[in-house]
Amino acid sequence: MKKALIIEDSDDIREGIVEMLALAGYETYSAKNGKIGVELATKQLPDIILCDIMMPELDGYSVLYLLQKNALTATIPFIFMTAKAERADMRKGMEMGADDYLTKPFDDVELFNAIESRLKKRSKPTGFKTKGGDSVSLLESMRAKGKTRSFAGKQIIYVETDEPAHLYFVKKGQVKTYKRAKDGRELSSTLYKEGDFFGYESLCRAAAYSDNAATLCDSELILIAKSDFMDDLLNHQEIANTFLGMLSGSVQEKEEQMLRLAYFSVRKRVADALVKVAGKFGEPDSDSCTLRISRDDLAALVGTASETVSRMLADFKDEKLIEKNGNAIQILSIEKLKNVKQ
Amino acid sequence: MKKALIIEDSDDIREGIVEMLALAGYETYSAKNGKIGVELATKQLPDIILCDIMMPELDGYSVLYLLQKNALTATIPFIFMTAKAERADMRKGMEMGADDYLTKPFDDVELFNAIESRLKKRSKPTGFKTKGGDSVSLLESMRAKGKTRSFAGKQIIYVETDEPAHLYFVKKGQVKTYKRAKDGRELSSTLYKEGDFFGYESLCRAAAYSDNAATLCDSELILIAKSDFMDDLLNHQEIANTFLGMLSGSVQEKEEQMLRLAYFSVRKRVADALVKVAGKFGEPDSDSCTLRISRDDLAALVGTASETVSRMLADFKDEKLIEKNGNAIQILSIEKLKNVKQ
DNA sequence: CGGTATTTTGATCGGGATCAAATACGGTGG
DNA sequence: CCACCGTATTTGATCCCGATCAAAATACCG
Repeated sequence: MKKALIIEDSDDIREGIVEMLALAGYETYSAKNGKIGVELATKQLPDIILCDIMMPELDGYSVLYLLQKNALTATIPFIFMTAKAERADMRKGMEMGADDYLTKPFDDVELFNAIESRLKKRSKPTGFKTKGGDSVSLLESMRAKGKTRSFAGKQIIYVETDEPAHLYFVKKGQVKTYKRAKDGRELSSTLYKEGDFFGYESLCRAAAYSDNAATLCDSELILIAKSDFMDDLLNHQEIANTFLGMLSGSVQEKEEQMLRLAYFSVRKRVADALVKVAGKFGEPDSDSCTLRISRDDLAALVGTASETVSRMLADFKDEKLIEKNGNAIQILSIEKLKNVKQ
Repeated sequence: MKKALIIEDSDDIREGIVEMLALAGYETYSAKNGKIGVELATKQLPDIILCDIMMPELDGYSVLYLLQKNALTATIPFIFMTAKAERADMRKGMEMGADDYLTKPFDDVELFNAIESRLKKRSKPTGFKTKGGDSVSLLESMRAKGKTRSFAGKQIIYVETDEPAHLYFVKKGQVKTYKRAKDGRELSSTLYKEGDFFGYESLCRAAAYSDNAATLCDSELILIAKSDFMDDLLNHQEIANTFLGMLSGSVQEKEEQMLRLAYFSVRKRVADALVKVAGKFGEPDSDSCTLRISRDDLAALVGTASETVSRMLADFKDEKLIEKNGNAIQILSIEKLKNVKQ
């Protein structure tokens, strides 16, 4: 149920509005002067505020000013209602940041419509979407603003301690992000393919990169300037939500990988890595598919030595889970790989 | 530089406004009918739109309608400018979702103020803050809406597959989140203390919990209803930014932990865990402090067996890095612990 | 077809898990 | 305040997975 706050000194008018809104299904709060109004607004954080201008104690302009200073109440839609029909008064109200201005006398329908249209303007999607849906229009905007660049395979896109300047979008190709230990061993954190964004963690933290990114094969990336991304993120709730969803998904994935690294055998982890790569880069077809990936890249994904990966692949081949065509790996049964025990 | 789009069929008026805005430092785009206006708005995504109502090709109401259907243009401030001074026309414009309504004739100052006040209303903080600053008012709001609950030590707060119903805030005490492997071994992902939020990853993903949470000692938590949190997240850019910052910080931390788990010795990981716990729960005082933490909890943090933790602690004791008072661990030199080699 | 990079296989070694037993701790009740 | 008991911690002994170094085999590319 939506909360509405009415600040109005005339008892008749105030009670009339309260009654009307209660009938329309609002939870109503009312104040007979500005001082009480500001207190109620701060405490109740209503969804909309209707406010008279000329009042004892504190006038409407002051109420609006005070509410805008407070971050919690600054974004609540604020509608002035007043007999001051003069143009200058209305302009002053709007210039101070009111969202609408109703001149008395107004009828119930006008008031109701004014409230509904301000609430509608602020209503937002209720869930998060990580894929599809709105990402089409998002992508549209990003593509418009970004510039496309081609990268060869195994080319480095950014390295730790670089200052982030772009958000990246994979237009074509494959990209990995990875961290490097002091002794040079690498651990891949995530794989990205056509249609994925990457590089946003560091942008959101406003800090230097904490990982490296490189292409796995020839790729085309769209680079979106940091400032453009920040603008979108700050002005479009939809985009902020999309990235919130992506970030929290990423957190969960990494937690699972941590558990695997801590307690699962290399055998299980190699099997999981194959399943993951197949799901990411393989055609979403039947139970089998062919992967072209170097043993080093696989080892970085698993967090082990490349020799060990070789041995595991040999085992899997003996067990007829995979087949080898040259250096490419052909998965014979994803299901059986998924069922490898820890 | 801010972009402004003027949609107006009268050449005189349009050029007058363009000139004024250009002088005021705006990048201006102009359209002489609604059709061109919508195209320009979609392509340029201006920061503000001024639009006449009566125009050939497509009238102002239709322009507003079309722009509101498109997610990318829906949030751009939209100001009607028209000679239609009649009340009903103005109400129609506002009810459709316009942000302001200027009736001709208006002077430059009025127009300029109207634009500036709409831009100001939408301007947002430009960086992310993970700590302090605005979190005071945030916490204020959360505390107001949430309910406080007491938990004994080692009590479970939520478990995997529970449906998230709350955001949690630690008012007093210590909390850990952890994942459990099939064979029962646990891996702690994060420790939380007084002043930390937790449980937001799952809320942001709108999915079941993927980890467990339990208290380490007697604690008081504030439970904020999921709906209240979502409301705030969707309506306050500031709050969305705070959680974006927290999530991306969390991603980075987990990546580092992954690298440690994959390639660092248990010795190094135990040392790191001690440093981490000291930093989190110890007084932020000198080089030494005393920790009360069970070997099982430490082992879960490191991702190893508790016996191994015991052995490492014995080693550290021999090396005079720590001391033991009963079951409590007294760190003698955090610096030396930090310098343990991988 | 040759040369180089990648992958596989072999042999060895050590870190850390595991199971079992001993010891220490902390709380309880007399 | 002390003895006692259940739990937590430490120590001991053993074993195996996976790292490492070296060398052979194979794939890939011009």
